[in-house]
Amino acid sequence: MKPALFSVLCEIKEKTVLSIRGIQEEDPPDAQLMRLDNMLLAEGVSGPEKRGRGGSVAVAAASGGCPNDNSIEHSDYRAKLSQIRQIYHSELEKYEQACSEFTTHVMNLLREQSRTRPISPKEIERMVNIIHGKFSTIQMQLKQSTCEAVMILRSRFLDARRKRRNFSKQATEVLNEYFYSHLSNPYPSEEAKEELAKKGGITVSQVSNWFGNKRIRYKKNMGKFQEEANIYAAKTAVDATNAAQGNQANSPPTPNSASSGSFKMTNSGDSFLNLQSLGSYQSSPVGANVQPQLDSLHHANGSWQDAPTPSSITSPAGDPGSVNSDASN
DNA sequence: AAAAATGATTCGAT
DNA sequence: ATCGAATCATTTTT
Repeated sequence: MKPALFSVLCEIKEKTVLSIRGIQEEDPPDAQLMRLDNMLLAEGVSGPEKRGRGGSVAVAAASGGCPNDNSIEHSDYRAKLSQIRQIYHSELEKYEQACSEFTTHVMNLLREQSRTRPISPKEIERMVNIIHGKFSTIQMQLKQSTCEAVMILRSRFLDARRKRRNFSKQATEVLNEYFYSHLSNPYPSEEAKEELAKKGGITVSQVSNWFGNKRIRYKKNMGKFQEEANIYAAKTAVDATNAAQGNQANSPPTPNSASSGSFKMTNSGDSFLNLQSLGSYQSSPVGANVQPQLDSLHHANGSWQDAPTPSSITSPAGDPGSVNSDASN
């Protein structure tokens, strides 16, 4: 639904720039007009009037039953949408009326002329077609601008980037735990993602996003993440040692979070290096010269990240020019 | 206020 | 479909 909208908008934008300036020389207006109509219908703009409690939920019920019913957020959106719809309908009605009025006017004119010269019905029909064509291009423009308005509204309200919230402590805790205890292969399976999502109180796609971001940002400069890595390595190291000690009916010393992992932390090659980094963590709390965990990487498989830049921890990161031109707002 | 951190989206490649 | 990369828009930190 979103991609369709987007592509439609792009075409609209391109075409409006071209067509509004010049004379309407659209070769196939049918195809695009159909798409516009479809979109307006899909957005509930041109659909059935929402007389009373209609229950038209064509827009929001997309994402597979998201339990998060932000109805308050949506009410604003729907208010604006219905505003757009009202304008659209009133304009449309005006155009229709004007069209018919103009048509009858021209008909009258033709009738008047028919006294002085013969007028064939074919000619009349041609005239009417021309008039209708003119007005339909106007309608088309109305639909275009309505579509644009809807798109802007959508991006204003429905873009999740605009209402971003940081994850809870618990969520980042869980995610980081998994990430750093699977540093050699931080690609959780679907099941693992579900588990993490459940534990952190976030959605699976949020977990996926987090891992995507984390992977690339960790790789980008590992120096920044060393502290974090050591902390979480230490955290899991406690678990690992507890588990490694085997049959000791000891109570877990740190009741941080239920470590009843359904992951495979039984004998992964990661656990040994956790102890290693734990040592360095103990000796130097604030990472003065903590070596990146290269050993683990090229020990395990080194499939993700090839050149981890072993030397300089500090990375000034030469910033290329970021020319950002924001025109539309 | 500027910079860093962070979550989400988009795009191309595979 | 999924990942990496670049980017966006917001939040948090400085």
